[in-house]
Amino acid sequence: MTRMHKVNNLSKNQKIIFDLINKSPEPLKAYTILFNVQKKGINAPPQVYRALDKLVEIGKIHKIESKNAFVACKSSDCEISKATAFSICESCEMIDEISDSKLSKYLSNFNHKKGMKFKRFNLEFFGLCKKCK
Amino acid sequence: MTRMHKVNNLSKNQKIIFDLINKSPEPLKAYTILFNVQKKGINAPPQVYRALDKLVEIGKIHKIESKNAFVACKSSDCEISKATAFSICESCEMIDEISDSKLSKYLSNFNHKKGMKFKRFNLEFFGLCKKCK
DNA sequence: TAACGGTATGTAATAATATAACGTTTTAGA
DNA sequence: TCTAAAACGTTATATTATTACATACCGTTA
Ligand SMILES: [Zn+2]
Ligand SMILES: [Zn+2]
Ligand SMILES: [Zn+2]
Ligand SMILES: [Zn+2]
Repeated sequence: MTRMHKVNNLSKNQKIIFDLINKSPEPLKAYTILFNVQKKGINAPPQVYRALDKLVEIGKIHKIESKNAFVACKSSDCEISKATAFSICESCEMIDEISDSKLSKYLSNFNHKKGMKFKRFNLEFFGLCKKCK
Repeated sequence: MTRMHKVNNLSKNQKIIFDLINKSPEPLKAYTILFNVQKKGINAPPQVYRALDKLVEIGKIHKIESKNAFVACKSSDCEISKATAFSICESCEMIDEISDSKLSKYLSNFNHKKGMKFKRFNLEFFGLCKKCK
């Protein structure tokens, strides 16, 4: 079998899957990804989920929890996914990553009364986008 | 078949499922709920999911998106689930609904630069609870 | 009271999402 | 070159959620 090396710190499967997500205008679901990479030799769910897990871990993509879908990170300062916020249109499903340093700071400094120290948060806003309004 | 009436505006199945969630100290998953209500004549997934959908819609319960699990609403002013926030312990999975009017106000008034008007948000904080710290 | 429409129910089948388990290969360093 | 960690390939299975359709109930109002 042919030799493979990492590009940009991503392994072969990670890169294939990241590229697909990164060039998609909309969030992609795991099985949509699977169907789209089968021509590249990725045949089974675990291959997709492993790459997704890793890409989420290193902050190259984010999971939209309410949709079970994945988007590429657009904000360069988001290497670790510890403070994520998204706006989601309930009509056209358009999703936009919110990078607002004030919001991020406000939430990162938020302390729960019950003595819990937060390491990470995820915020999802829902509404109608400009087009759908 | 026997007569059934609504109690507290909840239908029979809705009440059975709400009571189970409400008395649970931890978030419950749909199939855990299903297994626990089979003795009460609820036999199939759609019966559970329909009740869950309705209970979420009227704000009696909330879905923890990152866990696919459901908790009863603890804050009385949360009739419609349009502004939800939770703290989630990554070790023991304990989940706590955050009712903080300042936080809620701050986020409800947050406006996206790209002209989107938000109707609803969900915020999930992750960390270690007092016990697990 | 009878008819109507909206809501809820029961049931079977299936779709969609995600993980377990196991062996092999590749990679990055010591 | 040796080794351990990471990544890979594959099969099977677990978990979460929906479709589809027929039936029953409930409140309103003709
Ligand atoms: Zn990001
Ligand atoms: Zn839209
Ligand atoms: Zn609530
Ligand atoms: Zn804990």
